[in-house]
Amino acid sequence: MPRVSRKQAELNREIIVEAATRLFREKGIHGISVSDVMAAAGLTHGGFYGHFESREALATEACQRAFEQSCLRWQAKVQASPDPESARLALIDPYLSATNRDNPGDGCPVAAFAGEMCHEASNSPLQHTYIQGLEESLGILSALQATGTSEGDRQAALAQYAMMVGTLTLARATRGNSVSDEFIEAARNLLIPEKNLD
Amino acid sequence: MPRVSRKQAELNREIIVEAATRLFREKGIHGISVSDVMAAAGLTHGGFYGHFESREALATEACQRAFEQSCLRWQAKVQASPDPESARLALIDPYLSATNRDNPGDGCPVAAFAGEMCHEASNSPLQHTYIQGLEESLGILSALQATGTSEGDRQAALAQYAMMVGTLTLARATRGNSVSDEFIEAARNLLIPEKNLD
DNA sequence: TGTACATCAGTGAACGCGCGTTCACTGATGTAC
DNA sequence: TGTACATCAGTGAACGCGCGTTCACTGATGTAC
Repeated sequence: MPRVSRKQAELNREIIVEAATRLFREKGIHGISVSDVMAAAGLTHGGFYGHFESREALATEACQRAFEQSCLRWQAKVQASPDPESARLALIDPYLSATNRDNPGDGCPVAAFAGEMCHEASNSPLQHTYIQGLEESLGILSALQATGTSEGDRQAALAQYAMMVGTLTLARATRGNSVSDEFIEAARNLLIPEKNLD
Repeated sequence: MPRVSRKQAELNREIIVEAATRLFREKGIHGISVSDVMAAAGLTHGGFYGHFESREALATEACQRAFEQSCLRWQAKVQASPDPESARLALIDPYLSATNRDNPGDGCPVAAFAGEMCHEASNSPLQHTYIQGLEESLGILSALQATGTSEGDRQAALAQYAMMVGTLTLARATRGNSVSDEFIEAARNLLIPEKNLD
């Protein structure tokens, strides 16, 4: 079925990016091949280079897309909350959950890509995209802190984010073992005030 | 130079494991080939299967070796400390440092392998080794807490470990950018009592 | 201790495989008249 | 609106490459006498 309409071609490009943004978070950027992504998009691998310059270009775009989705979702939650503290909880509570642990393809790109970024060349386009997305996420979380100073808010957000990413990463790394749930529980007890714990 | 002595052959095996335990932590288990490891050990790739059943067998053994070294170092620091709280600081203080961030090959295996364990099959030999090593590390950290109950100590250790791993991972992922140092600083301010901060 | 021979640790070429990437081809889409 | 032709999105075979793994070979080591 060659030569689809231009509109369909643009749509196909979108479908490829969407498949990549999910698969890369699920299996890791290096755990998924160009053929895997194209097959998930319902296409064959040959057409890939009509849409993207290289595999790495897709990785960068898919990473950026993941951050866009993630930040939009966070912003929606913030706007749906009556005050900053309940907004903060609306972000953290579902983050520290078995559901989030078990669905990385739809989850936080900061956590999903952190491990691979450690081995990515410093100042590469991919790392640049990652840091930019991380900063945007940090900005959202920082605005919900109540330390009184912007430096304090940023420090609090940095610490909370490290805790959230560390917990989610270790919970995923140990999944299938009881310690996985323990990590989530310990972090919830620390980051979520008692009156909000279920 | 074929057919070295049996003693030398055993030594060579040791050298291979040592090279692997360092390289796997530096570049990731999937970022290093059998040839890379053998070359780092001063050998050629062909001899590899005389020592190990498979690449994955080496990965498991190198992972275990990393935990042995890491836990021995932690235990030595604990025994060199006058009391549990200064022991806790003797573990955490160098952990949350630029030096530790910039030397993953010699650093904590929990952090180094966490990202790849997220994509490792649940209950695989490698994940089993990882969880066992993680539990041993957690045991050391847990014994230094002072919550009053063993459940409390474990929860505190789980939370601190998640914070340490999250901070180190994000600092490595963002290395080269100022936010990398900020993560370390924020975690230090939170986990190290003010009177101990330099 | 010395000699003759079997053993086997390491070498490097070779294997099949999957990867990222390229390309000739197809035939529906887009366009000029 | 209809026709003739150029365009080009997607296909699938093919490319070079590096990987994990195998294997015939080498020659020093280990051993039997």
